[in-house]
Amino acid sequence: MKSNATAQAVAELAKVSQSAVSRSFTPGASVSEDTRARVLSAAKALGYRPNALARSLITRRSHIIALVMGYLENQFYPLVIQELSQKLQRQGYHVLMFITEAGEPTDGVLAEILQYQVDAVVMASAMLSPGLARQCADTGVPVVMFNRVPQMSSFAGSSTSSVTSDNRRGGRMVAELLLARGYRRIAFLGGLENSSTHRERERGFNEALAEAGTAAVGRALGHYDFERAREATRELFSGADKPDALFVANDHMAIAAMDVLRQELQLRVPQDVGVVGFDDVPQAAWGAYQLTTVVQSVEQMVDATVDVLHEQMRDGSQPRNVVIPCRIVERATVRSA
Amino acid sequence: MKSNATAQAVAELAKVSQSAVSRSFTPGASVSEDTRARVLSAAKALGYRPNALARSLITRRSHIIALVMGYLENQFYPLVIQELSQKLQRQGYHVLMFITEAGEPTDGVLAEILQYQVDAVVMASAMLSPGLARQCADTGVPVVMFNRVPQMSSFAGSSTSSVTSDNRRGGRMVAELLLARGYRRIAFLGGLENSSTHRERERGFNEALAEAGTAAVGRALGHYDFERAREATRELFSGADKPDALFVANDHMAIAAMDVLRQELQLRVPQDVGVVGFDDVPQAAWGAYQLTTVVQSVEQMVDATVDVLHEQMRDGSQPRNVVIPCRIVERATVRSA
DNA sequence: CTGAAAGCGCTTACAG
DNA sequence: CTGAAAGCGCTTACAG
Repeated sequence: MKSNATAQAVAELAKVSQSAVSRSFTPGASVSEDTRARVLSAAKALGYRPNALARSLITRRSHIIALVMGYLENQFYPLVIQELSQKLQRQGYHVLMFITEAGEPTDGVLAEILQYQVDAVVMASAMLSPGLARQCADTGVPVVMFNRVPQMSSFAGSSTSSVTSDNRRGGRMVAELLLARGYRRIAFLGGLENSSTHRERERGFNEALAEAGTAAVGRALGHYDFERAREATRELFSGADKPDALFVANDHMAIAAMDVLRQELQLRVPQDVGVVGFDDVPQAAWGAYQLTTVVQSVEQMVDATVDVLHEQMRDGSQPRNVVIPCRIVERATVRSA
Repeated sequence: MKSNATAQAVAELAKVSQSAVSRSFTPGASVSEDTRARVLSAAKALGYRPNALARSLITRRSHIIALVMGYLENQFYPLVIQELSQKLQRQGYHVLMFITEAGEPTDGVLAEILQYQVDAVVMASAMLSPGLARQCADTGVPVVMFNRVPQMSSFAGSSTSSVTSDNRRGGRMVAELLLARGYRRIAFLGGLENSSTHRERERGFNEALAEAGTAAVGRALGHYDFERAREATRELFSGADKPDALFVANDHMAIAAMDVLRQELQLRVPQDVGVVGFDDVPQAAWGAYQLTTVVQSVEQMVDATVDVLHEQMRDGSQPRNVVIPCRIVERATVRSA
């Protein structure tokens, strides 16, 4: 049944050595046109394809990249899977998916990742503890954080790179836009306290507010979860001095917030309250939401990630932290000038 | 740098043979408690983990499952990735992602899949041509189609299983619901002509309509694409005799249709036109859409897939075609009784 | 350009 | 229970 032809079988049929078969499938190896042709035709006859596992054992490169993710509800991440796998595939690499259960990979999944001899790991929508990062570094497998940044101090000496957009700048831009459009009681609906995107976005936002001589009138956490973002919105609007605008740390939660605003609180967007998100997922453009948001280009971020990956895999050079510029796309959730 | 300890190194440290090391990491192998303990502690000291690639070479089981997908825009598929990887991980298997560029895997990607010696392949949101299916069968790797069914005739003799919901029954239920609620000019907004979900859903829908002595008043194709679904909606409403209800082949397109209905055509849902989708993706429940739809349980489908996978990997038994029941969840896009 | 040989890191009969 | 040995399917010096 399993008709897995081996290089040996091909060699016999083609009447050459097994080494010749191997060379015929190795780009740049020295084989004459003639033998390569004979080998290739024998291989085709037998349905032979080199065993990638055996090859990896020798070459010490599996051409497998581990992609670790915590949750895919936020459409941003599926897009990352798609872009990253496609780009990597075109270059002969493949993605081994790891979905963490609790948001943070355990020693267990890390061990498995390492057992599969992956050439590198990219962490997206999941955090790597300093201990695990160290373990990767010790094994020599480069890790790049996608859309998050390691806690600096504890990662000294590890080979953890990162690719993020300019979250701080994005946060600033949101505050400036909202202020310019006359909103005065602006609240922040964040994600998770220990998330670097959350922190940087809030920081830039608060800085710009402070420079304008004001401050946020409210703050609540949605934990990057749809339902909890709804609750956070109710919380923000439960007091006496209600916000007239919301900066939400990502689109996924911004949409949840809009649902509550319009349907439970009977508030009009953008007249009664302005809303700005972050990411620009496809849903942000849907007719019923038309969310004004900060654009993070998945494509640019993935391109940068792949560059860093190659660089790190090639020469294990110093870790890099790439920051991609972002911009606001105005749709219909902030009133016009 | 790469401190990849080998079994040999552990053996030396623990003063046992390399076989003993191997046995200590093989569940059920015969090793005394004493040597196993010595091995484990030596392994820990060296940071040793068995090389999964080398193991696979011998055991002929990689514990890798290939997951082939065409596009992830429709949120249904990310959920499948998540459920499937998690479930498989818990059982010691891992998912190697393959994203096809054109919707159909080429010989190229199939060859790569096979080179990695995957234990099985699941095809979701991508079709396998009969030729490729045959190739998998020849190699003895089981394939299961997820949410789609192979074209019967040409797959005779191949080991292609499938897991789908009862799409035909789902289509019937939609027609019956719409009719019961007084809609009389019902149109169908389909996906792709050669997609089995599209065909079965339309078939059940048409059958129920026919039994009620009526027929669809319109039909257009959205190609499972958001923008093209918008166009299809415009097309459906461009004639004189406009539909008063739409059965859309999936939620992703149903949402696109609702945007056009409400914002371009100024039609009210469900008063002027009823809308029913299929899948019950999370977005269907969003406040702005509240789509009445047919529920496909990702969890049940994934459970069934994993069962079939194990069955096929174990004894290469006859291919199976599992059909999961579905049901309608009523929200706000069909008027009430 | 070519083949024989060593070896990648393991598992698994085979004897003891 | 244990070790020596063969072997999984390849790549890659090494000679020729």
